[in-house]
Amino acid sequence: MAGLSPADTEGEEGAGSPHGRVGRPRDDEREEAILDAALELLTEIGYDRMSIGAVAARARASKATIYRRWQGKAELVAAAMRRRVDQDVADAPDTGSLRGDLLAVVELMLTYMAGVDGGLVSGMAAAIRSDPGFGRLLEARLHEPKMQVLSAVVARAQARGELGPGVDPSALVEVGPAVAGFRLMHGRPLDAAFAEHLVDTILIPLLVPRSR
Amino acid sequence: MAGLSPADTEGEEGAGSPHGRVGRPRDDEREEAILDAALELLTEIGYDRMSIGAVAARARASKATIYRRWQGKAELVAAAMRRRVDQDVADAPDTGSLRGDLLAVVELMLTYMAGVDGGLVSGMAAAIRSDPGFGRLLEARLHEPKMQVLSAVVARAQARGELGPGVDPSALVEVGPAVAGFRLMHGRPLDAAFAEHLVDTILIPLLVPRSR
Amino acid sequence: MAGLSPADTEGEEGAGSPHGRVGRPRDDEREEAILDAALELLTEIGYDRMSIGAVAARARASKATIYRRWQGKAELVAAAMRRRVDQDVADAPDTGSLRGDLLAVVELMLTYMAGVDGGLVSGMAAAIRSDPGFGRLLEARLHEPKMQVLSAVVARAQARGELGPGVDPSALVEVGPAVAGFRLMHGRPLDAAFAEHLVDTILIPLLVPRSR
Amino acid sequence: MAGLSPADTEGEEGAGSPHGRVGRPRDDEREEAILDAALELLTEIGYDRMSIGAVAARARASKATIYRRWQGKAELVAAAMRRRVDQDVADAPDTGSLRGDLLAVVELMLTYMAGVDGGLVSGMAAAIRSDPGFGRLLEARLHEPKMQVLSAVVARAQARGELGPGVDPSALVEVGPAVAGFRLMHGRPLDAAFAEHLVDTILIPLLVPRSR
DNA sequence: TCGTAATCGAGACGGTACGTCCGGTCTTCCC
DNA sequence: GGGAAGACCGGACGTACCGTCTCGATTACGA
Repeated sequence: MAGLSPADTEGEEGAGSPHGRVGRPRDDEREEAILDAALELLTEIGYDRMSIGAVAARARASKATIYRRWQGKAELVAAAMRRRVDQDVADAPDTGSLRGDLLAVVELMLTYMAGVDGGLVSGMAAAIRSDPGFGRLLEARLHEPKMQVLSAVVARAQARGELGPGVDPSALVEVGPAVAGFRLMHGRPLDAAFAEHLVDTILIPLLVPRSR
Repeated sequence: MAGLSPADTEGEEGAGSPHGRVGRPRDDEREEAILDAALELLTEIGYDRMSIGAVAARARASKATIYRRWQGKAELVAAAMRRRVDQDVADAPDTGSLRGDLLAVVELMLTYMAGVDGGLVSGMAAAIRSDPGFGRLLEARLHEPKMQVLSAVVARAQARGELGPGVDPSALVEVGPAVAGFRLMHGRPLDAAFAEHLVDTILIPLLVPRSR
Repeated sequence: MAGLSPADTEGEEGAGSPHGRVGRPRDDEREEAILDAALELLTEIGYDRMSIGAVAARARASKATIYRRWQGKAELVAAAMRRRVDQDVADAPDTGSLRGDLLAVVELMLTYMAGVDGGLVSGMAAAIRSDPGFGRLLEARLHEPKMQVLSAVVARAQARGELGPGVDPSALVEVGPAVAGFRLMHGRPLDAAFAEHLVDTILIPLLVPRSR
Repeated sequence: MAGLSPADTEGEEGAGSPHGRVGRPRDDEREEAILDAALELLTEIGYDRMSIGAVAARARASKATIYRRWQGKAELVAAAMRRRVDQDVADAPDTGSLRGDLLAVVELMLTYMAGVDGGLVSGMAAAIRSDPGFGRLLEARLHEPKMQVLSAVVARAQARGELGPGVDPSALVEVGPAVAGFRLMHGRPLDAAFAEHLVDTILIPLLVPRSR
């Protein structure tokens, strides 16, 4: 597990540790300021052009303070992105139909992803490359809330009778973000037309029972 | 700044060209050697650790020769990847069933993508960021051959009676590579189990007629 | 109020100090090592073929450390030569006669200059060009010790009765190094024959009283 | 005239040479244009900052044409300076006294040298270093005309009875330019006061018979 | 209340890569 | 063949950044 900051590995630090807990403790406020600054620069100018020095300057911190906490640029970026990943889709409005619900969820997701496209994509790629566990973590963090939302959407559709029993929303979570992300990566816009296309041509066909 | 190569300013090549075609012409062989070297290094050590100097050394070129042609690292990498994009899926064996054909195609594609994962993913991200047109070009180049292959697969399935008329393979091309790419990006393997999952849970449901 | 930077608490600082002295101070030992390395390379291979990179490597320093202190090659060389200028003729043996004393001094000086001829001459020219004050400094630094030595020589000659009172040794200092330097610059050797020629034909005639 | 261009070293080029004199002959006008351009740049920006490319551009020549004639930058500069050396002191007015004649000659020489100081000094040093024979040649070329002028001055002084027979003007030629050049090199001006100082304190004492 | 041991901002340090420029050579087309 | 134009390799230039270090100045905690 490479990308963990020393603080993460401390765990229980019983009183029997070699020389107790002495000295000035770390200032958690610095950590937040640094990660905020990193995230800002990442979106503004992208991974390559972002320098540790610039992060330090923006956070009014010193480079040493950054390197005391993270191994390097990739780890810093990974940590910064982890913070951003936690706030996500969250709420799923009930629009009265499966298609309406899906459209709402998809549009929420697309809005979120479109805001990301600046420099975060390259930062993501780099962070994943430097920290193999980060990719899985990222997926897990993103996967679960989406599963909850879509499970609710599916349950409501089943209650309405739009869907039969035994429908698994996991394929939606696997396919939706992938297709949108790929499209974003290829420089095409994530607009309302694409949302409709995604819902009608891909997501709904994956849900409805097949006449076989 | 002088970053503009003469070629960039040429525009119309009529008799009225500013200063005629004089001097030693550029050596196309150098260009190829440089792009080959860049591609090799990209796969070996990845985008970040690849240096222009190393590319120049491997191609037995000088850095000036590289900078005469491309603005910087990202543009060089974009050019290098453009060359690689041309060879792709190519052939689609007739296995006697839709599922067999799709599995064959998917496994071919996954093999190809898995070979890419080394450093090319990060290079891809950087190249796309630096060259907005590159994303679309990449998609177009990759899209068409896959469409041809899958159109043939679908046509054979229709001839067999496995599929009805009016089935559009374009959704397959949109979904398959995206899901595989996303999975690769998240650090999970593109193995045979995933190929089966992709075909059975996602691709075939998208093709079969639905009881709407 | 945790976040106060040291600067906030400074209050009145000496009127001249631009911004308090913070951060790691420069390491004077590096400066010496760099100047020594520069001087070595200068004598070995001359100004043109000496590169900043080579100086850095020999001093086990980084180029940045050099450029942090000096504007460029010429300034570095000027600084390096300033150090060398301080050790000079030093001692003047009493040989019992004016001619003997002058010969001794001249031969000492010629030996020193001949050791210089390698690359220092070109370095000198470049340093003077880049740093107009350096020329005057150089002259001043070289002038004074020679004046002291030759004043002593003249005083001894006066005590012996070889010279009358009121003889000024400054012309010797003005003429001797100039003639030797010019000869060196023209590629002719500074040998014992030249030393005798210089003393007998030029220096002594400048000292002895004229029968006018 | 007899400029020692590379052409001079070709020797007799009889009809028996391997494949005769074929092709377009060299254009002497190019040579002059190149040397003029080199001299201009040398005085304007000095040896180090002068580039062969800039010389070629100013002479509307190609770098190949330069390298066809001279080995490299130092040789080019040496050749350029050789041309400038040929016009020199030239005429020696008869002012009616030894001191007046010397002052006139010295002031002429100083005017000439002061015009040189720009970049030619460093060029001189470099040229001498690269071409050991150049130093001697330079000295010889400069020596002879000065000897002629000063011999005439001395002869006139002898005719007037200001000097006795057997006075050798060679020391003047050895000392005068050296002292002036050294002073110039040290950044001090070659003004009228210095001319008087040089004549009265150094040159005349070297000429007048001494009471030995 | 003090000393100790850590943290903090600042910035010098050794390295490495950057992108530019120059020295010399070679190639293409025109004379 | 000479000449202008300019691409080519090699290598130095001066800049920027990385990750480490050394300062002096703050903090907490433990003696």
